Amino acid sequence: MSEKPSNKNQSDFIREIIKADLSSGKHDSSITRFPPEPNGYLHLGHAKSICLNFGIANENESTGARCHLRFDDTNPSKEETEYVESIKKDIKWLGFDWGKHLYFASDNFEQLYEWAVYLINKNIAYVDDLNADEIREYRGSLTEPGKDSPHRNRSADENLKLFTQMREGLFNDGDKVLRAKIDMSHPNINMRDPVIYRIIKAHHHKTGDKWCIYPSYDFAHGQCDSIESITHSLCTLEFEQHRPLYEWFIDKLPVQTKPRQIEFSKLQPTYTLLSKRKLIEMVNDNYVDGWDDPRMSTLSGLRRRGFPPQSLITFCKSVGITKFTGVTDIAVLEHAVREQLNKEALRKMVVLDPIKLTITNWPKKGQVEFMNAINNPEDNESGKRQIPLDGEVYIEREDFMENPPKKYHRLSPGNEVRLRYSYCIRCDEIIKDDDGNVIELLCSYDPETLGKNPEGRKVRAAIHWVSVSDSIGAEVRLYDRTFTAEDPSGVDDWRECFNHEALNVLTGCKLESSLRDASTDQRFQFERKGYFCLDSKDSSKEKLVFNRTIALRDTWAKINKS
RNA sequence: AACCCCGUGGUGUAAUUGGUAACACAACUGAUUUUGGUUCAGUCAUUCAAGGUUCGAGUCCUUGCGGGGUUGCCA
Repeated sequence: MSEKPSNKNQSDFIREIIKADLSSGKHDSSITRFPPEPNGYLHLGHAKSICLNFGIANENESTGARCHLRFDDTNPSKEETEYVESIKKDIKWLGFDWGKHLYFASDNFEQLYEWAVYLINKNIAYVDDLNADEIREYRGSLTEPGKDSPHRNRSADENLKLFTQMREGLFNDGDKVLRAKIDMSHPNINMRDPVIYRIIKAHHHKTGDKWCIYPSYDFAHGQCDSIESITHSLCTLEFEQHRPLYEWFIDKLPVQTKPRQIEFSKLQPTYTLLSKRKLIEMVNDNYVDGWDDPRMSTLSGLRRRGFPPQSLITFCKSVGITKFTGVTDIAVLEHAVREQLNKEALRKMVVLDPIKLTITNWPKKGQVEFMNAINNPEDNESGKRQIPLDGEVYIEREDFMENPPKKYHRLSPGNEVRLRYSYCIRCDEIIKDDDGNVIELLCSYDPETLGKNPEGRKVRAAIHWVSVSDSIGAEVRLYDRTFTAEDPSGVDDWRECFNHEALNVLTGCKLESSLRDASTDQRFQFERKGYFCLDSKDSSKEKLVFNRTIALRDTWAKINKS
């Protein structure tokens, strides 16, 4: 049905390197991997990495390229199965497929342990009794070299004995660690005898209680890459200074293939938070409804909000891959979403904030006339539908103004507008309640204006409407940007710039009745208002709930503001 | 301050690898429009700075300036 997402003819420095490696014969094909840690939900930033790694595999499919999904589960104290499942779901939703290549770093614990023993026997790894604070002290600082641990020169035999005892559980968390013996005065701090195994007596989601020692990221990642024959290990910039260590292990260990690590810059969209820690806080502190709240930058949140997966792929493509750490205007994403939705969304008429309008010269009360409405002007296949008009309708409260400003084209006393797909009407009278609020408009229609413009005068606006008799009620949730600061990560506490108006729940909305049969996989444009979808969690036959994915561009709002 | 990385319109990416600075978003004009949507046309940078190499430099060299990363038994 749909073809595999890939960015053919896209180029960036990583794709250039891979292309060169293929044409030089260094590799017959590329094998990449997406390596999430199962300790949280995937977000927009992960989408960039997914599009890169899986995209490269799809683009080079003819050479046998593939992309693995590998869960980096080396720290049992933070990881859970719930996250594994959500991560798989999100990748599939984006349209990517790891086939049979699903792996866990924990699959390799035995091999990694053997390699640790190998380093001990080579006398380039040792068990250290220093505690975490002492190790930090001994490491030195950015400007000063570190100094050797007093336990650095234990014999291989003693190290082996202690490491075995670590595995057997004879020590407590933090009592001992295994460290690589490299150089305590190395200018790169990662090379100052990094910890490669630590004791963590916690239940692991895959291996249960089999292990109480776990390899660190540095000791596990590159070796897992090698075990899986990964050719290009793509990661973000903060791992750049880990590369010498990555290569040190690959060099010292009897591994069969030598993967190459290449770093690229993280995605940093404006008005968006992508820090896993802060996203967890938003959930735990009940600022949002959960990981899939439509205000979240998680893929599950964006999905529930109504973002089409293709729009995220388009977005990632336009962002590109470089080593430059810049910010991406969230408007680029919003544009990709509108572009996609404009093509596929079915048009509907929905009045979000209704006010009643009666056509006083309608021939007979209750007489119904059907209007032809286009389902999607961007897609001829989508056809037309019939909408009843019977003289009593709801229109949008903001489409009427008693005292309109200069360039206001909509309804006002004595002024004429078109009811979309229907007749032109003129406002003759306003009915107000005791507090002076407008509660009803009395208008007259011109029977000569169906399908043609009136002669001798210009009607400048067409407004949407729903017949009172044809309307159904629903709750509509209006979403806006989640943060008020352009860079929420630069604010001391994200709570200070959390946009409390990012969710606006409207309850008395009036929808055209065809929306009764809406399904969760459909996307709609509520004409002149924005793109909407059914809320996958809270909507039911009895109580319809729609989410606004994104508003339509609104030139009038801009004019009005200035 | 030590080490590493990066500097091309307002923003993000391109530039056949030394040969006319291109694309997208944003913004602003204007046209079209029964969605103030869509669409269409137009405006908006001599590539951080200064030197150098060259017939020719965004691309190569030097120095300076600016931004980011790094001092977890996280990944």
